[in-house]
Formats: sequence, C-alpha cells, structure tokens
Amino acid sequence: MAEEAARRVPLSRDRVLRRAVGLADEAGIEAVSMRRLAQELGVVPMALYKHVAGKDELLDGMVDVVIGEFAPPDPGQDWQAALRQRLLSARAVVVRHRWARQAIESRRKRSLAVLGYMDAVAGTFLGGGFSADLTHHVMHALGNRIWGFSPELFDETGDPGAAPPPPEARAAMARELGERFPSILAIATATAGDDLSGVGGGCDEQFEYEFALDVLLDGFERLRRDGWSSRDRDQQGDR
Amino acid sequence: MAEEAARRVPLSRDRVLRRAVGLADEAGIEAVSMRRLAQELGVVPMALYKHVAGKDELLDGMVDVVIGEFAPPDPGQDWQAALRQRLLSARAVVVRHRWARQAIESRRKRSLAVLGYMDAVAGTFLGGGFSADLTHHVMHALGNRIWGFSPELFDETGDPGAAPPPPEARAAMARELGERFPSILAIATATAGDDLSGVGGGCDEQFEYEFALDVLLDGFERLRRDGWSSRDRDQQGDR
DNA sequence: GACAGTAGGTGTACGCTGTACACCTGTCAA
DNA sequence: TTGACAGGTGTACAGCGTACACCTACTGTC
Repeated sequence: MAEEAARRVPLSRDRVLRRAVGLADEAGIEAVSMRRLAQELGVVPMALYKHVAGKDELLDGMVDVVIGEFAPPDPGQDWQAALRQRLLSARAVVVRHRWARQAIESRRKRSLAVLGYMDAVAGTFLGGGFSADLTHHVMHALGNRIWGFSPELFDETGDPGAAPPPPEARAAMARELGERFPSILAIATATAGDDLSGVGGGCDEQFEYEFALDVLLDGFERLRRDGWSSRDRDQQGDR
Repeated sequence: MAEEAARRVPLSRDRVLRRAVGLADEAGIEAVSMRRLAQELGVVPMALYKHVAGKDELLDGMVDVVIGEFAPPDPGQDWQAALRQRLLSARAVVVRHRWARQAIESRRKRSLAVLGYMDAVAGTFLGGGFSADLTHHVMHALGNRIWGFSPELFDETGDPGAAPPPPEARAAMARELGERFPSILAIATATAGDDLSGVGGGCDEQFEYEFALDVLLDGFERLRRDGWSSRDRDQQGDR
C-alpha cells in the first residue's frame, strides 16, 4: 500500500535537501519552513533534525545544491573567456532557482562547496597571469556577481501575479514621478524608448549583468597588463 | 513623577524610528522586533502600530533615516569626483549603522527618500555628460555600491566577541585549507603578507570598496568618452 | 459647561516560526 | 535472544507579527 511504499523511501540528507530546493523553486524561499518541508516529505517536523542540524544548515545545504549545478568552463580559453563562461553558467543556475540570490546573501559561513567554487574562480585569475594580490581585489570587486547575480537596483520584483496598471495610468504616474525625480524619469524613458507608458516595465537583467561584468573584466585586464600592485596604492593619489 | 514625565513625551513616528535605529545600532537588526522596540519605548507592542503600519514599514522608515544622513557632494567638481565623494559619504554612514546593509538589501519597495537619492546619483551622471541610456546601465553596474557597501565576499563578520584562535592553530588551519583550496590559500597569504598565521584576519573593506569603485568609474568614463550606446550592443559581438 | 469625535495607548488572542527533550520502534550485530 | 542504535514521533516552549476590541484623555463645537 501507499503508506508502506512511502516508508520504503527513507529520509536522507540528500532527499531533504532536494525537496527543500524543489519547494523553494515552486513556492519561494519563504515557504521553506521546517514544518512545511516535513509535511511535503510526509514526516513530522522533528524528523528533519536527524538529517540536518537546523534551519541554518538546511539553507547551507540548499546553497550547496545550487553551487553543484554550476558548470565549469571549457578548457583552453583565455582567462577572460573562461571566467565569462563560468559566471554566465552560474547566472543561468540562479535564474532557474530564483530564491538562491537571497539564500546565498543570507549565509555567513562558507561551506566547502562554496570554498571550492571560489577556489576555482581564483584559480582562473591566477592561471591568467594575475598576481595573488590583484586576484584578491578583483574578486572583491566582482562581489556577488561571482554567484551569477547583480544587486537589484530598481524594483523589478513586484508581485508577478498582480495585474499591471493600464498604460494611461502608467503615463500619469510617470509624469508625476518626473516632477519630483527628473533624472530617474529621464533614464526610465530612455530605457522604455521614450514611451512614458512603458516606464515601469523593468530592466533586462541579463543585459545589465553582462554589461557590468564586461566593464569589470575589461578593467581587470587593464590592471593586469599594467602590473598593478596594491603597494602602488599610495602613489595613486586620491584622484 | 517619572511616569508622568514619560507620559509627557508621547510616541511619534519620528521617536519610534529613532529608537529603532538606536536599538539596531546597539543590539543588531535582529534585536529590532516590535515587542522589544515597544519595551524600549515603555509601551505595549500594539501601540507602535498607531505610528508605523507594521514591521515592514518600520524597516522602510529606518532605511530612510539612514539615507537622510548621506551628505551631498561639494559643488563644482567633475562628475567622477562628485560621485566618489557622495558614495564615500554614504559608505561612512552605513559603516556607522552596520545593520543598514542588510536592511537596505531586504527592502522591495523604493521609498521617496530612496528615489530622491537615486535621482541625485542619476543626476550626477547626466550632468557629467552621460546619456540617459548609459546612466541607466552604469547605475545597475554600481549596484549596491550606490548605498556605500560592497557585497561581503569573504566571511569577515564572524562573531566579533569570539576570541581569535592562536596563531599556530591558524597556521595549521591555513595549511589544511591550502591542500584543498590552493588558490584561496595563495590570495589569503598574499593579503596577510606571506604569514600563514594571519590568513583569517579579514580584509580591508574600505580599500576593497574604493578599489572596485575606481575600476567601475574609470570604465564608465571610458564608455562615456567613446559615446557608448546600448544600440551598439549587437555590434560588440559576444567577446 | 456639555457633549461628541477622535487620536493614541492597552489587553487578549491567534497562527506561525525554530527547536529542545523524552519517547518509541524497527533493524542489525554479537 | 539480546542489546545497541539509527531514525521517526509527540509534546512543549518561547518568540514572532499583528488583528480586533476596548478604554481614556484631549479637543473643537454648540
């Protein structure tokens, strides 16, 4: 019978993590509570604690699952192409798991999987002729873009189920906004193609990600070529 | 008597927000609960709801208080100097309010104060000769650095009260780490001055912030000079 | 001066969270 | 056969945000 069949698939850390990831994919990260997750697995909440130490460790594990989906770049490319490929692969993964951004940002401790990934990224720079010193700083400069996402600058994650306001209402809102915030209006209309009714339409996140990435990678390459060293920092002045 | 004196200072949205900010400064953002905050104000939790709509609106207000402390740049500078000064001022503020990073990142809706600040930043670019189009993208590229902080790439926020492990233990940990993660070890030792015992010491966040900022600002200036436009994007190839 | 309206503080209650602790049960080794 | 133990259960607790009903003190109007 079904009950026995369910019994025959015992819980395991792996099964717990997989279901947690699936639940987050389906219902959002805020739906992932110990109780809800246990219910999904047909089990009492405390049963989970035999497989993960607690909620925090659960989230760590979920992040590790995500990182496990990152694909390494093809060999034989220069550092810039390799890094670009690696990060765009990471990006594809976090787009698939939209909750991952928040989960990654909330983690304080770096798991072995996280360290392994960072080691690979660092290795790409080092292998490309970057000094260890410069590698350190450029990785800081990449920041969360290492994980395949940019910070959300504008509010693009409004309730996806909500009906968008009609175009004329949008145009009115935009006009009102423009009186207070002319510069924001200027860039919003430029993005929307000079059409006031398209202002709230959100940005092309993929383009923004690649744009910023390329500005950074080009800047890094320039520093590498110039033999930049942090020991020069005093001679740089404060611009 | 004291009770009457307390009565004579009635609650107000301003007083609630100020105390919330103070509490977050002293005890961390996670200590700011409606119950705890009410207690600090000598009042019952539900009393707060007469002044802020809920926890979310409270956090919005706290972020607005922080933004209110950002200083505008001195006039008469070129765009790059003005922006640098503005962002470093923002940075000084969020260093003062260490919880602000998390609070800002958690907000979904942009308040008027937030929009006003973003408008000022955008205005600096526009005034510096950037097209509205390019301004949009460079602001995305700055991302959270607009708010004066970089993402935390390495784990620098370990329990500040915890005693650091002794140097020889650190060196042992570093050696073990190095076998698994040689590239990380390389950059860590470069940072710590080739001294294994200094590896876990954390980074100079201020330097990392300015480093990344300058890479970005220099890249932006180059794009501006070249007359970059997003319409060129197809001709750029995919590198 | 009487009275209604209201702004603002109170008390209770509900449903949700993570998880400590004691308990039971089925499986496997000796 | 027995005893250990891995793993699932049940109860309980402290904390959270907040809905709702209530009370109280002040304020403007007649």
